[in-house]
Amino acid sequence: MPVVARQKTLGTFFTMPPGAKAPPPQQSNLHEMWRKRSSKPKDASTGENAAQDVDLAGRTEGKPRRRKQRTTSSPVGASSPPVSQDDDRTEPGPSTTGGRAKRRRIIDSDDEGEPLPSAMPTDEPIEEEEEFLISDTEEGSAAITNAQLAMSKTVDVDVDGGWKVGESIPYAALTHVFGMIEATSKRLEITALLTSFLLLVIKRSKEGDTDSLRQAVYLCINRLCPDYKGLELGIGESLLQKAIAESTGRKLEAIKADLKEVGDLGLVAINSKNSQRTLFKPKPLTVSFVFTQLTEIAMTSGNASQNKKIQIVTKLLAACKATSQEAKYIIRSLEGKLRIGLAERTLIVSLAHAIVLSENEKGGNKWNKETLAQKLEEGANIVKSVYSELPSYDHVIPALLRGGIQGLRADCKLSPGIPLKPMLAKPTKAIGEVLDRFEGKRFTCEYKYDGERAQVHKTEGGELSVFSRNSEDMSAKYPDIFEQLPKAIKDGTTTFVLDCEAVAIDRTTMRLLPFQELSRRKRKDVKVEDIKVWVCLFAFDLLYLNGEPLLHRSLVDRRELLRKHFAEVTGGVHVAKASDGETTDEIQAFLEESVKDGCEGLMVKMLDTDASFYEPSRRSINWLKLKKDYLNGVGDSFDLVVVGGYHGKGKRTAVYGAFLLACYDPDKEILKTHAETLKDLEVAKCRADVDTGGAKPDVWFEPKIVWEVLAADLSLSPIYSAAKGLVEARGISLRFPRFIRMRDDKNADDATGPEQIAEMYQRQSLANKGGKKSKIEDDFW
DNA sequence: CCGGACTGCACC
DNA sequence: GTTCGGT
DNA sequence: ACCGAACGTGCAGTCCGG
Ligand SMILES: Nc1ncnc2c1ncn2[C@@H]1O[C@H](COP(=O)(O)O)[C@@H](O)[C@H]1O
Repeated sequence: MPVVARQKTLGTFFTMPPGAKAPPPQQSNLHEMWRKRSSKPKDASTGENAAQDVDLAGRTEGKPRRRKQRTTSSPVGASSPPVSQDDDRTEPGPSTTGGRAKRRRIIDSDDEGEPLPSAMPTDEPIEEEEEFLISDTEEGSAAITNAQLAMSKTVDVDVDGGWKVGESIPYAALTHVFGMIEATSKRLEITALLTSFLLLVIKRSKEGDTDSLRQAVYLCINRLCPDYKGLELGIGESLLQKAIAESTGRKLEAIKADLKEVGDLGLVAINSKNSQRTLFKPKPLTVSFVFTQLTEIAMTSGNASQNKKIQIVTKLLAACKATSQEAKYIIRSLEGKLRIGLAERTLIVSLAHAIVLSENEKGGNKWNKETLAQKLEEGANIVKSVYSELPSYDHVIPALLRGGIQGLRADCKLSPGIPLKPMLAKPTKAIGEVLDRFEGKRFTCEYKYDGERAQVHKTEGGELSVFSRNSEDMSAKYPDIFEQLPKAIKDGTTTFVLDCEAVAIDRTTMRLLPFQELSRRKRKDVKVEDIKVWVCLFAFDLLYLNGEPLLHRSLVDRRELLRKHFAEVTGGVHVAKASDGETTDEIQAFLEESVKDGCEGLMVKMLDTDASFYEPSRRSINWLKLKKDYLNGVGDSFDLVVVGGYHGKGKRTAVYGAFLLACYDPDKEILKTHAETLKDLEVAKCRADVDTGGAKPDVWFEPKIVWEVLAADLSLSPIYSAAKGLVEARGISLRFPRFIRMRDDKNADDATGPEQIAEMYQRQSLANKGGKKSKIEDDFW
């Protein structure tokens, strides 16, 4: 069926102005200028960074903070490439060992006590090979080869003699493995380490015990349950600082200072540990206990809940062995970032490998090398695939322990009511790139709507749910969807899973609204009668229908089923606008049309063959996205002055993590920034103090360096003040800013001015309002 | 009891 | 959402 | 090609002072 749209009445779908999109987005990153200690700037290549925006005035004072690196900021680098620091050793700090030790473990002290074989205490870099033992060393050499790693040869990961079958897993055993994982950046090695640990867990679990493995797995990926259940810790950096202060008897201020220096609360916890240690030996922590306590923290809410949470954390910290890294990982788990270079994807592979290896052992290790290698790979693929269809360890782990890899598929299937992993898209720099990749294949281009992903399910019981891109249950946010969708469900359509984009719409003009409008909607307990900004659903895929998964059907088929089983509800539910045109000109024209209609660009998808199946696990990125700002020299770019900097965290400790950029207002002879920060206030109020608030960068710079920055869009911001008053009371900020290059040839007063920014904002806004309205074709379906 | 500050969670 | 660095 | 880690804002829950 023709997808083409024809004009129709109300349809304007296009949206609106884009104007604003989200808040100033995040900035991207930047790069920092150099690292600290190095006397020599190694420089590197490009850096990048991002921009935020900023404020006004020209006055900038720089704060003296860390002079160390700051020195640099300037010019030097400038002239040369911006530097990225890469050296890895960029270590942070001063003396501290700060940031994560990268390649080799620097681990320090804390670990020393451990009986690890290799243990050497000092900071000496340790070669990895010495760090652990290969248990079955057959090859003469002790070195771990990639081939061995790829096969997940097991490695000795026990500490303190390990634990016995049926006993609870010591938490120290887990954190010991975390430490080993953190000490390397080699993926194969990480996989092997984790596999070895999980295999131990499996072998030492009693028959029928699925909790041990399940809890260990959850702690490894730092979660408590599937995301759609919505259980959250409700604790973060600040509460943790209080807890650390409380448990060590140190002052909150001291903790904060350490954090700034070291960039990682986990390390702060470990380093501050001794001051107040009680003498009696606490009972050692177990994986199960830690998991239970974390869950407890997550479940406490309401009055005085923060104190209760802090108490639990304090209790956990007190139970950590002083010589271990337990405290570090307890804290990082609570912060939600383990930062050991291990995340879900790697865990899935390790889990699959551990299961396969345990099956092999049960069978008497009969598989030869080749067979084993092949079973490992196949196992990983099966687990990945099954997990992507039913992303719940609560289901998958018991099933694996029960029926092994072979039984998994039958046991765990896509089922409405439980979100599946979404297909993702990869950026494309030119239309030519799209053609290259899809050469000779049939493909389609669809509008890339600017809203939020909405995976809509209808279960057998008739219940509707909406899940986000990250599998969170958003049902409470969209009563409007529940009101409209039933009208779109044709007779005979019982159960289904739709993949859609939910976009804000103005129901009187039928125009699509910018993402920013959607993001400002209420999120919880929304009642239809209170809704001011309505949502329109644009369906682009159908993953399940009437009891049958469609994941292994071609996109053409799925799309046809979608059109056949659903009907359009004007302004409420539509199918994504598509064009199957395949020439550069057609694509180019459709891209422009999409932008005019208020979309971000296009999504390009293969139509036939198994390459068009909905299998997020096969290739994490299967679709292509084409946006104007990706195209060379096409997006809106700005030349802005760097006026402020924010200290980076984690890996970026000791370097700037973000920058505040300003545009230049010649009339006022001052820099008007995108951000209204302190400075802005200061000016208004005279030079009062600076501590107002959050928008304040950690450091101010002399306005001198100019960077060219590219943005996807402009948005209105309550914080930043660039071009404030020219378009609206709010200032304008950039969406998805990224550093393009240094403009050595420009001075602060050559920077982009507020009127230019205001003009661009108007232009983008107009683009959508203007034209004819696009319409929604009803008979399309 | 109210409103602001502060923090965490969710998304692009 | 974008980008980078490491494998 | 993949994975993990940096990066930012707006709503909502809790705390806290008036
Ligand atoms: N027609 C479409 N097909 C697929 N995704 C779309 C479409 N329109 C909008 N999107 C959104 O675009 C997102 C992918 O783009 P990005 O997040 O930039 O990689 C998806 O998560 C969807 O929410």
